[in-house]
Amino acid sequence: MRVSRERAQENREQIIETAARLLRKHGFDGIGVADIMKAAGLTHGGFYRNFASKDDLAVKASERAIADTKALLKDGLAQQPKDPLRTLIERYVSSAHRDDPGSGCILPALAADAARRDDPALRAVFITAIQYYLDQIAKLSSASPGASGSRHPAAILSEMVGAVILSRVIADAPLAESLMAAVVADIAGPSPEIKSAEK
Amino acid sequence: MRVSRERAQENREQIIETAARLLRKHGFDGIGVADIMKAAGLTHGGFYRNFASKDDLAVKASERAIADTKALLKDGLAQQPKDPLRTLIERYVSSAHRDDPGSGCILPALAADAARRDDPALRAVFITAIQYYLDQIAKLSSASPGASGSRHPAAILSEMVGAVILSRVIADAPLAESLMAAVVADIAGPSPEIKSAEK
DNA sequence: TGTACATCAGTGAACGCGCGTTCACTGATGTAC
DNA sequence: TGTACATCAGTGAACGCGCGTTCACTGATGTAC
Repeated sequence: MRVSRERAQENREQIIETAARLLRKHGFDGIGVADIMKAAGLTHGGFYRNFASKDDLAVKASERAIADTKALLKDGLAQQPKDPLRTLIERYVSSAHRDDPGSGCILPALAADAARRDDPALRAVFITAIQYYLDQIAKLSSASPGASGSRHPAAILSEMVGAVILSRVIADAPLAESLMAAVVADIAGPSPEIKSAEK
Repeated sequence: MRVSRERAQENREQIIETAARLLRKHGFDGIGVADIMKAAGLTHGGFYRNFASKDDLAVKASERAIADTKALLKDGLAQQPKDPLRTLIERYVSSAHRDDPGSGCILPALAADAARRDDPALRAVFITAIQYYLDQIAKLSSASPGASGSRHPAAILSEMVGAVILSRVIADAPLAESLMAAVVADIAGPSPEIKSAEK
């Protein structure tokens, strides 16, 4: 059952994309090679023609997840050109992000898992992601009229990542909503609606 | 090889204490029942006389981890009575905590793992831990002269937890040190030494 | 207090299952002429 | 352009291992008299 080179490349991309989603959702140890292949529409036997090991796929899937997130962030900011830091925070610290780790940021989804692995290649991917966010936050907060212009990007990123992780373990309890609201207000200042109501 | 009731109780405590350490270090899926029992000085066969399942142990070990952390925090604050919020932050966001998850807070160590499990008992333990920290931060920040008196406790906790997770995945790169320093300064204000040097 | 016996904490082997990985095989694709 | 053959992407069965869990057994402990 040989397949055209073009199709083979599509299959490979499909595996990586599927893995990027399922690994973020279930964790590195929470989903198996066979299940990933099945979700990608293939059988597990062909896996090792594409990847050296599951760990190898984990690295490539993490890179893909970051690339997807960058694209998503870019689109999101383009749609809401003013107060971009607020836009970022409101999208990042949200129940939508909390409830869909599979298509969210890798940092709350997998950083704790990655920290336990002795895999320099994987760590490097995460460090790249952190650097990217720090750069973005630095740019956006200097361009934003909000309250966090003077805060260090590392403080803001830590707060964002921590808020998503905590809201996920709290799940749908009201505590999660109030926690997220507090964090959004803390970073971006009171919402514009409230602000204007105060005037 | 029966053992006295007293000794049996000690063994049970030893299993829980060992599990609390190893689960925080390796994650819920990163360490097995046999290894935990071995580290506790027992064989794995006797495990199910003490616990209904590995998940059951995970709940009890998480509770123990929280109790240990509370005691540690209490002692730490008692030794440094002034500016207790700074004391908390400096101990929490530190390379010592980063490098020793086994005896640290369960939130950065296991919250992401717990969020993936469909185990209400386990989630409840984590929610209790979060509530505890929020209460403590509220108390300490109102008693502190630092810069974060007006910030919501949820914002401060998110930032603390996120900072430890990120510093762990960065590991020993300089980026981890600067991230932690930025977070400590963000929450507790510039360090007193720097402050006094400015005068 | 001493003796006989029942209890049961812990042992070590075993079970069943799922996982990462390997491999012989298939048959459509790509290439050489 | 057409034909013959080599290639190789994907298949499905199998392997080996580790894991959570079970179980028959041991022998010191706890209890009944």
